[in-house]
Amino acid sequence: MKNKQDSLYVSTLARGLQILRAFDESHVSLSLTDLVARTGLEKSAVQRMAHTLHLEGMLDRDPKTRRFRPSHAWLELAYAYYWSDPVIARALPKLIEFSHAEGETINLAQMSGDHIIYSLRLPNQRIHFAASIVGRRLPALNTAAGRVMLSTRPDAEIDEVCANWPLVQATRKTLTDRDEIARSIKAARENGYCITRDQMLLNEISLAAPVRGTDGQAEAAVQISISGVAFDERQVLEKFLPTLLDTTAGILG
Amino acid sequence: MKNKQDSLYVSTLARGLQILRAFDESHVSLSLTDLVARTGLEKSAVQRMAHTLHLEGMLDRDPKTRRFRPSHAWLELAYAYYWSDPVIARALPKLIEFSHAEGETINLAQMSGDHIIYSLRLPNQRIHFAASIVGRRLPALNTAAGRVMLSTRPDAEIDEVCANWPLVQATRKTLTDRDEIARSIKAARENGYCITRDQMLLNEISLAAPVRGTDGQAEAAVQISISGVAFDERQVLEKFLPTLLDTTAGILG
DNA sequence: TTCGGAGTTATCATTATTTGATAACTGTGA
DNA sequence: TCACAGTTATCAAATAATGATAACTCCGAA
Repeated sequence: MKNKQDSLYVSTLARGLQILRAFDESHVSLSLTDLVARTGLEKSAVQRMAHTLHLEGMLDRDPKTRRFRPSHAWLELAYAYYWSDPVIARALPKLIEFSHAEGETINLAQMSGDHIIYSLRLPNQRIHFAASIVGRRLPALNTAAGRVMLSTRPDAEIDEVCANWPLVQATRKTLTDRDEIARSIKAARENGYCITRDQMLLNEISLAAPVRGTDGQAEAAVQISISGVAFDERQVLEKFLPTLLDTTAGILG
Repeated sequence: MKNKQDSLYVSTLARGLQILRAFDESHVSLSLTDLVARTGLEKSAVQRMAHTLHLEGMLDRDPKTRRFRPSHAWLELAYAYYWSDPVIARALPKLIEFSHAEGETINLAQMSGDHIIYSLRLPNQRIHFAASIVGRRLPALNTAAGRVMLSTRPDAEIDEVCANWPLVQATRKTLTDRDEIARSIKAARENGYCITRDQMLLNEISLAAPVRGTDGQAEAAVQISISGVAFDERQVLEKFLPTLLDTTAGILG
């Protein structure tokens, strides 16, 4: 980040990006002084960067409160992303079919460093907001989708990431024993799927299967969220696993 | 863009943004020389900006071809946008209900300058890719959603934008007569909805109704796309208008 | 295998641009 | 009415970006 001696690194641009990244789910609108606090930049720098981003259409500004907000341009960037990632176009029609068949919430997840990111979401019943919108990141080891994608990698790599990648304790039942997670990943390799319960949210069952690239490694995972009140894990497998595997197999084409 | 005498304008940041905006649906990956051609920047500037954006995680780079691509960070920005816009959270559960009830493709659209932008999409059957993903922009005057949002504005403004805003001729049946569009908008005000056919795509019927803010002006529009092969306009109104109006009314809460 | 050339990476002197400090302004609540 | 927190404007100093150019890589053709 703080790359010194890199003569090609343009720190002014990096500072501007810091402003954009200051916005997140708990910082939905920020004043100049908020931005100063969140970025650690000079007051003058923040003033200039925010002003420029506003003129360039990247930030909206409430004329009353003078606070900045993400603009529609942020969605246009997502649009460009969707076109650029070939997995998306291949997966989307299959996900729609799947969603239609099951009437449950279907997601496409991808690896993004040591997290997964949800890149497509088809919400089908009332779940909480964060679980309905794309772009959410979660630690890969905490999630069924992350584990099933890791399961397509060599053993050595699995042990390595299980030892080092971040974990969060999202619920009191979240699994944080790294050895057990490693075992869960290796079991996923045998099974071709991964199922979890109560990991990010209580009473949520999550079932995921990998979308394999030509080299056999996972490019993505299709994941389905089911209420743990209505079903137990065995029922979920019986009811949803076959269509899930059909879906992921179909995406390979 | 070419801002002179604005001492707060940081042109270096603006140049970096130009790199990001060079990517779109027909430019999904770009080499350095592509970027030079598309942005008109100096070769050296492009080299530095792209390098910085790569280090900052905003661009991925294919190690083989050396081409740049949008990164997952672009979806994270969309995530932040979704949290920041209060209409989204209010509309989403209602859209899910609506989508569930009708089994058709439902969208939330918002005004963005003289275009509309789709901010939520619940695709429910196979439609073309561009119509399934968020962030797409279309000239407001060409669309049912745009017209119905404009219909909540004063007459003077409607006449003004009808005279000046951009139009595209997307199909041979696209309406390009500006007076007729103005009449269509005023009719939408009387009706509380707008219906179009063959405007952006042949055999597509589009029905939209406004989501009104406290001042009565539209904050957004809910729009539904229906096959013009299976239904005619009268049938569409009969079948979908009541639930559409329920949906938009419900979002006001 | 060598060669040519397009495209990418690296270097550097020059100075235009950004910088950060500070002053002036604005509006809101006491 | 005042005080103050937050926002906007100004400016001299020099850092950090610039653009020209050179060196390097890689790929395909001969």
